[in-house]
Amino acid sequence: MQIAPAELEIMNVLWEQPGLGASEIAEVLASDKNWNIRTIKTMLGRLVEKGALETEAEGRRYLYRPLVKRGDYRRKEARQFVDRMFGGRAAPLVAHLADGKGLSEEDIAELE
Amino acid sequence: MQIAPAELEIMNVLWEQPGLGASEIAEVLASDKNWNIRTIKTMLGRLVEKGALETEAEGRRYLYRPLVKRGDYRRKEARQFVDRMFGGRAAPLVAHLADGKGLSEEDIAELE
DNA sequence: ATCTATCGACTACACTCGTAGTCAAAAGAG
DNA sequence: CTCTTTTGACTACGAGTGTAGTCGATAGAT
Repeated sequence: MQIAPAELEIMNVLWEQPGLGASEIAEVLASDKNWNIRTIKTMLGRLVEKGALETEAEGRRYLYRPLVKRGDYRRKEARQFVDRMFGGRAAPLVAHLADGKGLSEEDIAELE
Repeated sequence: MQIAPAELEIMNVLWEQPGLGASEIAEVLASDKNWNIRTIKTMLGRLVEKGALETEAEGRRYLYRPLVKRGDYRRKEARQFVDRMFGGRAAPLVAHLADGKGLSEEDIAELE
């Protein structure tokens, strides 16, 4: 199951705070995204269709919560990315990241 | 400039062997992809449009070669990916990879 | 000289994605 | 009770993508 970039923003909000309604999600996102509430609703609908979210009716609205675990999704995407871009070899990726800004001293320390 | 997944397969071939013609690329890909030659040509056309490839006429056909460097593209994509999926923190990504199959002992050794 | 295989150019078409409009029902304002 | 706001459902629509067909020119086969 395939989550588009913009949809991922929504997922991120719900992974942090599961069980929000559409307009609450809109509020959270309002700070850095400039999305119309309708846009958000469309994406919520698509995510439910895709099986990434489930809904629970609360009065006349829905509360949304993730069906996919963040960690699982990240793991899957990371593998896929490494396969597509680096032929499955993770080392060059890490090298690229280390080489730029991605990995700081402490990150490296943390990994050992 | 934005290279789609299927297009990337083509780029990979040309990064390995710059200066192939469409049907030669098709031959290289034939082993693991099952693409019609027309599909490949469409993607070549799009890549040229996008400025990812340049062509050199050779007789009545074209030879294709990358205008983007593989390393540059990988670097850009890696950053973008880390930003989207991990909020810019590379460490969790590396952890995910290490945790699964992506990073072997030797990879880790290599990084030190 | 003619037929055929191949090449690039252009066209097609369904599907996804980002972005949002319309509509009908319902909840709250007055 | 009537008006406005809010909500979910459905619809729209252009750009990008994956996949390939059609067409006209040409190079090679006979």
